[in-house]
Amino acid sequence: MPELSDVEGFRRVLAEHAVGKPIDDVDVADAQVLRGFSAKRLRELLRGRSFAEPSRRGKWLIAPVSGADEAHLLVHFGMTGALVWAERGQQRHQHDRVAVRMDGGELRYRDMRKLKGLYLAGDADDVAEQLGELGPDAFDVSAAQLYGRLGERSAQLKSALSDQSVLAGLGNLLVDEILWQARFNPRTRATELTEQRFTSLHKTMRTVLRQSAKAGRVPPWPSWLTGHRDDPSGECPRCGTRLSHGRISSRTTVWCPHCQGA
DNA sequence: CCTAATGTTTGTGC
DNA sequence: AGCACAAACATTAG
Repeated sequence: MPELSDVEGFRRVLAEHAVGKPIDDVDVADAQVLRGFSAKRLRELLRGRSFAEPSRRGKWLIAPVSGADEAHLLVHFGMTGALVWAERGQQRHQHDRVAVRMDGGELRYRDMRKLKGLYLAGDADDVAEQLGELGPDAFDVSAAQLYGRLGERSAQLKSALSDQSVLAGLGNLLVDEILWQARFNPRTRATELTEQRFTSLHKTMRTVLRQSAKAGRVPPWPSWLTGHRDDPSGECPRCGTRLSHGRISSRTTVWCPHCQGA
C-alpha cells in the first residue's frame, strides 16, 4: 500500500490528530518495528513531549519531536504499514505494533509484515543521513529536473521511475498508473525519450500524484488502471483491450498493449 | 504445501 | 558505473 500518496495520507493523520498534543505514554506491542533503539528509549523520548508539524520525503514520514533537542521520528511503512488514529477505547488491531497515547486517543503504527518501521534521528543532518540516497520528491520535481535525472538512463522506464535514488515516492502502483495514463510502455528505455516526451510524462505524473495524494492512496477508480489491475481479465478503461499482466523489473506490472504498445 | 503481495537491501554477473 | 535479476526480510491470504 504505502507509496507517496499513502504516506501523504498518514502525514495528514498525524498532522490533524496529534500535532501539539502532549504525549502521555507509548505502548510497544512488538519491538521488532523499532529500528536501532529500545522501547524504553522511545518512551523516554516521547513522554511529556509532542509532535511538531510532520513532513514527507518520498515514502518517508518525518515527525519532529518538539521539546526534545533536535529529535525526529522517521517512519517507513514497507509494504503493509499504516498510521491510524484511534479514539480512546477503540480495540486495538492484531497488527498494531506501537501506540502513542495522547489526549482523546492514540496514534497507531499498524504493520502486518514488519518489513520496515520506526527510526530515530537527531538533527536535520542526521535525518538526511538516515534517509539515505533519495532523489527529489516526485511531487516537487520540475519537468526539467525529471528530464535531467532520467534522460540519460538506459534503464526501462518502469525501473527508472521506481528507483528512489532517482525520484522519491513512486511505488509499483503509481508507476504503472502514470505510465498507463501517459501512454508509455514500461519497457521503453528512458534514454529513448525526447525532452518533449518527458514534459508530457511530467504533466501526467503531476495529475496522478495530485489526485492520489488527495485520496491518500492510489484511487482504484473505474477510469484508472488501478481500478482494474487486480482483475486477471481486466480491460483497459480507455480502449477496452484486455490488459497485459507480467513481471517487469522484478515487479508485477499491468499495462495496456494497445495504448502503451505490446 | 504453494504462491503472491503496493518495499528495500544485498549480492551476482554482464 | 549502470543495469538486470534473484534472494532475503516477515506475515498473511487464498
